[in-house]
Amino acid sequence: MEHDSIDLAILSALQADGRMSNAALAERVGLSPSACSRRLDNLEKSGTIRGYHARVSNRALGYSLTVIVHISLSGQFQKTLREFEEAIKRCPNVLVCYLMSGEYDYVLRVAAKDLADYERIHRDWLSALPHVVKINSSFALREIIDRPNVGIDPAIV
Amino acid sequence: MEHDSIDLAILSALQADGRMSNAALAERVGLSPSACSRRLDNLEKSGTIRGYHARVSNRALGYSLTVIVHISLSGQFQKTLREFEEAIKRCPNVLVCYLMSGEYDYVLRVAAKDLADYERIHRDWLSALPHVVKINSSFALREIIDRPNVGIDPAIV
DNA sequence: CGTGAAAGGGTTCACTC
DNA sequence: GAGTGAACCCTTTCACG
Repeated sequence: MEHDSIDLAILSALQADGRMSNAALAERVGLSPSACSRRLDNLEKSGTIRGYHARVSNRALGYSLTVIVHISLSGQFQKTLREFEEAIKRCPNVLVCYLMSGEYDYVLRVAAKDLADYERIHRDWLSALPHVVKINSSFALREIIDRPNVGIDPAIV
Repeated sequence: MEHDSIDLAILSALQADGRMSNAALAERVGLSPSACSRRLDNLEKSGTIRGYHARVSNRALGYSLTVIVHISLSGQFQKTLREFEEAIKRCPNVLVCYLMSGEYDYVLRVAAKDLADYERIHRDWLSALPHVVKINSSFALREIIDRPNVGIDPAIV
């Protein structure tokens, strides 16, 4: 799907404030409410907008530990990967998981309340995942950047 | 701040649907609209809810490449870290950046349109960051999980 | 894509328990 | 803290130009 500068302006505005009303959005991007609503519909239906979410502070919920985990599996057969992926999706503490090229097979970002909590997650979840042969944990000391999307160039907005 | 089960239910609902109206939310968690609105106010003011955002598909905007980058600096002096961090915050393609314990100093998640785009980012941004002595790029083959927050246990909701 | 109007809901009080 | 009721404002969604 192609996006013109008005679409990008809509996306940018909704990225900044996901609860903005259609009327406010329309005014912001210089469109009538009806036209804006039609564009928004398209952006949602085409999958460009994947959803709207409150951003909850992990820290406020007690999750102050971020761990980057590298995992290797015993082989890269389709079946092996599939079984591993189905299992890991069930762990609520795994925020991000990517299948990677290179030395390790998967990179995870895990949220834990504290070290004891991470030990539990490591024992009950990560170690229990099928086909795992190597787990490497690195702890985050500080969060420098955490944004959900590539910033849309304000110049076009 | 303490959170009871109703607070958690509110957070969970708003995490799933950030555009839910206060009226719908109130019904969902079994509260009157006014009581629900008061709680929501507190959650926002206390920083438990950090904001509401549309989740835009990076892929739909042309960012189909995810790269995990490990970076080492020449020393870990306060000044070195600070200068590096200030510089990296200006790169719009860096979605996530953590200061880490262990072998590497920083872990980044970078979004690029394609390999050529990543080469540009690597050359113009990453290599140009101050104090960098080692850059290690790994490319994501597939996204398995990508959620913004720890799932709130549906049992309490 | 814009306009206009109708219809329906949502938010926010003050007040009460 | 929570519920009720009502006023007011706003939003969405048409059909039409």
